[in-house]
Amino acid sequence: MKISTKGRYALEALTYMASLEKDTPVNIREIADQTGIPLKYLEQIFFRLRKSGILVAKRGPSGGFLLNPALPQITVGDVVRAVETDIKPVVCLKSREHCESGIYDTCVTRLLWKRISDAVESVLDGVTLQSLGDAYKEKKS
Amino acid sequence: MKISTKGRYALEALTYMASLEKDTPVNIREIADQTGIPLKYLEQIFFRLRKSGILVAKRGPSGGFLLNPALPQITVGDVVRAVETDIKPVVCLKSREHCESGIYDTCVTRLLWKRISDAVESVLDGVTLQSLGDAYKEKKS
DNA sequence: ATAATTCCTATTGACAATATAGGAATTAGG
DNA sequence: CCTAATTCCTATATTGTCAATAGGAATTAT
Repeated sequence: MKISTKGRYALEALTYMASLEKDTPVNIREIADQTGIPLKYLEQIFFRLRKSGILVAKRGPSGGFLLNPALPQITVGDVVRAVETDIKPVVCLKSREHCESGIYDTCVTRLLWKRISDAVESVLDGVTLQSLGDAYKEKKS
Repeated sequence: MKISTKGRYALEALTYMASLEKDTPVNIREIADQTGIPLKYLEQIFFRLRKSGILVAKRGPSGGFLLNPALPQITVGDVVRAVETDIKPVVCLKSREHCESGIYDTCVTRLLWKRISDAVESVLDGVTLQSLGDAYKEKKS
């Protein structure tokens, strides 16, 4: 029951960005240095975050990334879903076809996994990046 | 964010056992056959479940395993904790020493993981094997 | 033009989860 | 007592996914 480093890294990097409250692009190298996340790995993560619309990129000198200003209410759930390949605790929650045992209709444990999955997503969806960034600023000051 | 097969297998096997409501030992081979879990793998899982007191074993011919009759209220949380090596979504929830980043005190994302972990465990601890066994019996009839 | 940056994919490396194997210990029943 | 059935326990192999590295293409400010 582990959160992948992709999810952790994404959130730590974005929390840092949110705390800056900048409206000009932030250099990814600066973020990597400040957070200790491997640069090239962070590039991959930001690539996904941009494709999913959470980040906006600007290339070339003095380029960088910016939290999408059109989406002021990005949640942790948005972020984790963008970078994590599988957010469900068991594959059979994705669809009937993913059930590996052929007893989909009489499976009682799946209902339990569903409750867990719902509980997790409800926490994830209830926290915004903004609030994390604010808390981070608060703690550093 | 995956539940390991150890956790799933353990729960499926025990649900099956609970549904039988037997007070004589159940052969592990029967359970493996009925659930499709690899026999030798299930042996390992049951080994842990016995060590943690959830199961009672009887060796020799007509031996087998029995849900510990002294513990009528075993929860899913008990089971998962017995077989899963790591139930926490990030290691830094275990103790300060497990923090990998050296910013334990100002880490804001850890508080989020904590909320998720608590939400998960609260579901796990709120469901008994008995209730799963009953639901299973119900569905099969 | 050049240098700084993001973009994108491929590949490698490391590690934990999964599964298999084999024999030791125990015990019921003849 | 002997045998066969079972759990007990540890070691090892296998697999798969995650994590990380690498390298060059595309873009753009100066």
